[in-house]
Amino acid sequence: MLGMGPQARRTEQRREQREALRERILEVSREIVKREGFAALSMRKLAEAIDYSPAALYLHFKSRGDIALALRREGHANLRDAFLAHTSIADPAARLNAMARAYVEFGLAEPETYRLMFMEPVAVTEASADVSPNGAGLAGQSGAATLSLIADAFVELRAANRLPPHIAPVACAEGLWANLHGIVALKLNGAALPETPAARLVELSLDAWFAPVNGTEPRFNSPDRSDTSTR
Amino acid sequence: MLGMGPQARRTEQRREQREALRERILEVSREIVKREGFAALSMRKLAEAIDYSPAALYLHFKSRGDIALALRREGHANLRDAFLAHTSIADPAARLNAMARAYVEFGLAEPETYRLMFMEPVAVTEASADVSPNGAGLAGQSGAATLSLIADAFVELRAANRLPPHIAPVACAEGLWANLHGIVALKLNGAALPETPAARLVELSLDAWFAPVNGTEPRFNSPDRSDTSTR
DNA sequence: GTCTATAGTGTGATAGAC
DNA sequence: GTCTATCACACTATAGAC
Repeated sequence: MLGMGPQARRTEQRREQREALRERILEVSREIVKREGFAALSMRKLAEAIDYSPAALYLHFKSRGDIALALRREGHANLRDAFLAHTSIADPAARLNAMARAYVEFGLAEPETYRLMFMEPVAVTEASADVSPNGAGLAGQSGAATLSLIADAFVELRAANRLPPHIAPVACAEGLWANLHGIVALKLNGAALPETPAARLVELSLDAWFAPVNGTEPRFNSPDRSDTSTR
Repeated sequence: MLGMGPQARRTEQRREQREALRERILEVSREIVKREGFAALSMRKLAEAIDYSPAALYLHFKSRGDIALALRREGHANLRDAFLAHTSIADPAARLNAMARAYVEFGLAEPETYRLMFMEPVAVTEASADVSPNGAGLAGQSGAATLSLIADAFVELRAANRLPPHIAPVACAEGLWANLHGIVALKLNGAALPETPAARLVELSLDAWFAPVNGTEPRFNSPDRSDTSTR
């Protein structure tokens, strides 16, 4: 970078400023969404928070939905990181247990981000989709990438003959995911599931999905397995 | 009604007209929501559809959220009816199977109504809540009423010693509900679960939750049990 | 080239004339 | 009971100042 002329240096500075502003926009957006939810993220409020005019935002993001997409991507990356923290667990069933707990923890820890990622109709993001026809698929791909980590574990289970051969591992992964998502989603909607705490529901679900895999007895009860932070 | 004076008759007519208009508003709203989703239900569009001014709507509903609440109640009543159609099944496990399938069918058949009922943040309805402090709980009560039908079956299972005694039936009910809700919710959000069809996920989940209850072998597979319309 | 200011259209909700 | 007119706010898109 030393042999760079003044002209190039100037454009380089510009690029950096541009990116700094974009990051700043995302930063404020992230905070607003985390606190008040995506519905409360208006371009005016956002512009005022970063001390620019509303129109300035559109130089960095095509639309409000485009900001949503960026935040979604961030969320998926964070969730994926939470999963990757457990990939070192050798036993696939134990790994799935850890990941499942991590998933629910993630959702309950950042409800509004989770809602934006998984509970908002796709149309919210749609507006930002490039002219390219696969614009809508991108958000889905992020989810699919983290899902594959779960599916991998089921593939291992099957390879170890701990899963019936006639069952698709990916179906198991999606089934478990749907189960976990249901727990988080109902919890997030307030009065829906007042009785049972989420951690207990996760225990029950994991028992239900893994009793035969573990091959052991403690079905519908796992007081000894629940020593994790999910409690 | 024969001994009614002209005065009373007139107010009676008024009341009927009032109710007819309210029903008409709900009718059109129901249709719009069913076709385009609640987000597409604007007071202006609605007013034009019933040939009244927007302000007229506020004589019958306190707010847009109040209409949402009414539609939610309708939906919960319909779901409950779908459940009640299976209460005659004597075996609690079989009954739960039928209800579970009915639940997912309901959600997939009317996605937008389901979304309004279970996937919309409570705030949407909140605006209409009476001054009474339990306003927010009402929508939840409808859900709780149908949930109790599921819980009842688990109570029966337990009474028949087909459920471990240390497990709360209501927790099971909520766990199963969360599982089913997850399946529907992920399916409704489009690209989320492209691989496995919903019916297969329901099969897997029911297997997972009921394998020990049924006490039989066909765990993680039930090709013989899937002859229902859910397929 | 970058951003401000503004125009134009939409929304929910309300006040006041009739 | 119904309407017109209006408020306050959201969004997009763009003309024109710097």
